[in-house]
Amino acid sequence: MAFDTADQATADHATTGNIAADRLKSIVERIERLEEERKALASDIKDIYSEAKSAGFDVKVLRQLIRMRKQEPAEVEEQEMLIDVYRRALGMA
Amino acid sequence: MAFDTADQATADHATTGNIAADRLKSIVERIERLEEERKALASDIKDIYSEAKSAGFDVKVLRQLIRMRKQEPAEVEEQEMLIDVYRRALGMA
Amino acid sequence: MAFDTADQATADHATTGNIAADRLKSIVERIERLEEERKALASDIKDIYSEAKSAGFDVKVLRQLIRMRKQEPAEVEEQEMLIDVYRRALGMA
Amino acid sequence: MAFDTADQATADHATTGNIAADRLKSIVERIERLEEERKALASDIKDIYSEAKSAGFDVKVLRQLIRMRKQEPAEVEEQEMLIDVYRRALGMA
DNA sequence: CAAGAATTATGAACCC
DNA sequence: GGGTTCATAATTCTTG
Repeated sequence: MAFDTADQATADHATTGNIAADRLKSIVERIERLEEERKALASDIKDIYSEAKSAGFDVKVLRQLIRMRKQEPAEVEEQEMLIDVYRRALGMA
Repeated sequence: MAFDTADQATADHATTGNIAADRLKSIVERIERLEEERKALASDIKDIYSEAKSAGFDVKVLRQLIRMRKQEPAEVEEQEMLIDVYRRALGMA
Repeated sequence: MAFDTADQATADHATTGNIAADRLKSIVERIERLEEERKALASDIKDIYSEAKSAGFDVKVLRQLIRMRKQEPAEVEEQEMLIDVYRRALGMA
Repeated sequence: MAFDTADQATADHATTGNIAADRLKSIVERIERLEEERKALASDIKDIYSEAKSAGFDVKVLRQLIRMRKQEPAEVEEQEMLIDVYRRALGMA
């Protein structure tokens, strides 16, 4: 460590420094590992969308559908109603 | 179009419709399952950041650190690609 | 809610509705106008890239060059920020 | 220039080099200028969305509306129909 | 037209 | 809790 000479360093300083460095290393490694897994899952999801496309489904619509399923039905209803209101306000059929 | 909506559909159409509907269900369910897992991982990552914060680390720095570790290989690659393509653009290979 | 849809609305409601509808129209029209201009600019940029290609330049290199000219200041800034925040994280200021 | 010694260089090489360099410079500058303008417009658009939000409009719905106005009505119809079909296939009301 | 990059939009997190 | 920045998702555009 840069600020400790061998004989002047207290046990405490050395220990604290090492502990912090080890802790940091552990944190970074765990996060990076989980991010790898996340990335793998994202890739799997992408593959399924490709499969869906090949099977003739409209991917854009599929995404919208899945987004809707995450929302409360009331929320979906509310948004659809609002779109409608705005459309009429602009004279869009 | 992936499936049929007419209720007067012939047996063939209906069958096709069912097959497509089953396929769609399968696709949606698999995607939703993977997204759940993704969400769980995101939550785990968040927990580690919280832990890091409690341990006295600066979360913003940590994030940037991890981002930079990710980018470094990409940047090296990018530079090499650029040099390569410059050569070609200048007719040096 | 921004405006009213009931056709039995009182004069007040109706007025509010009209005002809101006019406001909405104004907003939408202004946004669409600006988006048109944006699109025109994008088209102009595309033309210049075509011209560059015709003149024998490698468009991919060109794009990367321009990207890098944009990023450089941001990167410098980012580095400075990181150093700064590291200092704080390490209790050096 | 790296590959020309002063006395061996032909006038042609030098000229070609200058012309190319000037041309490149012109191209880069024009593109960067147009991109600046584009950026300014993007900022203006953002401001209008802010204004809309302050006026009580739902920005997300507003964006969707503007997206729809860019499409052909038939296309909009088609997508809405498709969503509906998928929803029913999944038993979503 | 399919793959991949780049832009844009949405959603989450943090600070005030 | 509101608003602003940051991170992720999604669409659009480009290129092979």
